[in-house]
Amino acid sequence: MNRPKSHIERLRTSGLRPTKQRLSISKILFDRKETFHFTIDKLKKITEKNSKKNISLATIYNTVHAFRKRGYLKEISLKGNKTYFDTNTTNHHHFYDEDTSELIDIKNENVLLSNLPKVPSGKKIKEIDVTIRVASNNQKQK
Amino acid sequence: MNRPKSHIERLRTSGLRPTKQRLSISKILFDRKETFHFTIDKLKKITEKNSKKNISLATIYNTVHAFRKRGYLKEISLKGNKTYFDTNTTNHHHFYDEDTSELIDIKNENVLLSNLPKVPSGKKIKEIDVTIRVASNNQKQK
DNA sequence: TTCTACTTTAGAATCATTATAAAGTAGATT
DNA sequence: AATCTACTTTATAATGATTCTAAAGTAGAA
Repeated sequence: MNRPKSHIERLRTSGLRPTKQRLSISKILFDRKETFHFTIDKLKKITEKNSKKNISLATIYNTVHAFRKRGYLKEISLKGNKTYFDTNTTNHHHFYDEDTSELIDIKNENVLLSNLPKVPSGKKIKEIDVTIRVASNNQKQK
Repeated sequence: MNRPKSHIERLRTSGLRPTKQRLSISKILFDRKETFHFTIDKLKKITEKNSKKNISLATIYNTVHAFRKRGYLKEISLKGNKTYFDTNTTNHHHFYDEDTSELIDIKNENVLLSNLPKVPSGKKIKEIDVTIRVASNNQKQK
């Protein structure tokens, strides 16, 4: 039975002191029922709405990357320049909606991969990413 | 029987006049037996070795994107900030070697996907990207 | 309360990519 | 072959995301 981690515990285990700014970020990210997909930009905007005194961009980057290194966040592979993060750190995959730029989780067991070729010699599989890009039909190409 | 496209033909159909610079880029990309995976940076370096007079970065970007829009190149989804392109435009997938930053093609028929969930309503699948990240065991994390 | 190492922050630096506008060129027309 | 015009190339500036820096601030142990 996994008790949910406290924000302080999550920060400590990420090698970070629990400061006001970091607690605020941790709450935004993890006090949720649903998986949260976000870009740094989106997270910044939320912090701005959350309080009068802004958290600097540098602190947001630092905190998010400390969580990622510790495995509390997953970075997502996507075409283009934006980096996405995901609070769902289990093995799973994504729909990427090109119309809205939103990600939707796909459970791991809803993608069966078979017939995979052998990996290059001396190498081990670190992760398999499956991204299913979807869009409406009436869609202009970039 | 598909006759290989001439460089001039490829440029014309991409809406580009065949200039010295563009022909040079087209030759680097398509006069190959094997699939070519590259970043803009890598392509720039090759053009620099190929001749004394350099091709400007802007021309390289423009030409590559014209080829991509026309479907002669495929853009590849990867974690991180670098954008990769691929001269193999058929449906296929990739190993990504984290040690060397190299891509290796996986034939489409070597990845069988099943049990896929239904796509969000009103949306159509545009593409499925499968990336298998591999590395040696003794691997430091970023 | 003090002290020190860790933090926050604004702004600078960096890196990839795109935009700009002046000088050059392809190729159709004379 | 000379001319003309739209398309190109190029250096450089602009942009956007991310990382770095160094000065001012703070957590938490002593």
